[in-house]
Amino acid sequence: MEPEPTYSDDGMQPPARLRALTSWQASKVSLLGTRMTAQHMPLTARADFAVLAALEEYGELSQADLGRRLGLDRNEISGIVTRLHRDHHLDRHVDPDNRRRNVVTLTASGKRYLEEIQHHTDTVQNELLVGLTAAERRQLNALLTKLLSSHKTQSA
Amino acid sequence: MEPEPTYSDDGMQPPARLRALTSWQASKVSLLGTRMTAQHMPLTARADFAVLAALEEYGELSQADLGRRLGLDRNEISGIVTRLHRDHHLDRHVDPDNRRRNVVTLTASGKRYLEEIQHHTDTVQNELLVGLTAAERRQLNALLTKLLSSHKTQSA
DNA sequence: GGTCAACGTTGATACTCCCAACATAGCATA
DNA sequence: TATGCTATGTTGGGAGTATCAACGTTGACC
Repeated sequence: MEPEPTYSDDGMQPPARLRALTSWQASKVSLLGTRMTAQHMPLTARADFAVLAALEEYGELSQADLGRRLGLDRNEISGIVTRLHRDHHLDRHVDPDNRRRNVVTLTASGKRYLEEIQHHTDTVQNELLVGLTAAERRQLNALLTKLLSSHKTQSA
Repeated sequence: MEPEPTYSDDGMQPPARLRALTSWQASKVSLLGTRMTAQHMPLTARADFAVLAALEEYGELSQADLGRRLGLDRNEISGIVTRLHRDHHLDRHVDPDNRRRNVVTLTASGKRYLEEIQHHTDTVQNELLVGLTAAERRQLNALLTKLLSSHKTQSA
């Protein structure tokens, strides 16, 4: 049922100048992940996941440390933490040793929420990598890790 | 000159749950590319680059075809084409064979603009991949290409 | 001729990132 | 002690991108 002329989908490739660009490829992969994620959970759950995962792995953290760990701006952390605190997924209290800091800790509810998001995340990850073998997935992860680590030292 | 306690930067890693996620890695690589790009040109030049590259490789295209080639929404293409046309980087005329379509073609000015952006883009690409060997860069490109091609067929 | 689909445009909404303030709080040195 | 600099958390504005919905125009199919 195509009233309009259809072109061969094989030829529907992006231009070579874009296919050669790592940053363009990365943005498209990221977008695919975003679209798949949106089908399983609200998009804000991705930011929640990052904060909850950091707290679960490293224990209590200040909001500034959370931002440095995750590469997110302070104002983003502020919003995410406020939302998670409202839903009782974490505790927030002023550090008595440094009263500028808000020390944030995971609650039992937050841990449950984290594992729930983890489950959906695993689904998305498998769907995203469906075309790659296990060895290729490891290679891809290693290469991206190496690329990112070569830039991690200089940006907050 | 650090009045505050400093933590070892080696330990400043994102949580393992994020490091394992391809979509998170991809978004961070994309963000790095965006930041580097912003230091060489206005960010809108990235969208311009995509449209100009498609026209240069495939010749005249309708706006809808441009959107399908580049994975961009029609309204985005509309804005980009309007901007490029305003700056005389492309011609836009109604297709006489199908008067719904706007056929877009590259001008000499547009070709020059494309090559100018290409130059900055090469710089960013090299800076982004500075930590990888030539073989690793080829591997990474091949893996991302394979990942993307396994999803290309089903989304516009 | 009527129905449906494609096209281009405009608008609204959401998410992310960046930058700039601001008030509070701690450190460092004079 | 007093001054200045930095860190922290919060709030707000702005830009770029993506999604969805409408609308009028145009073409194809029945």
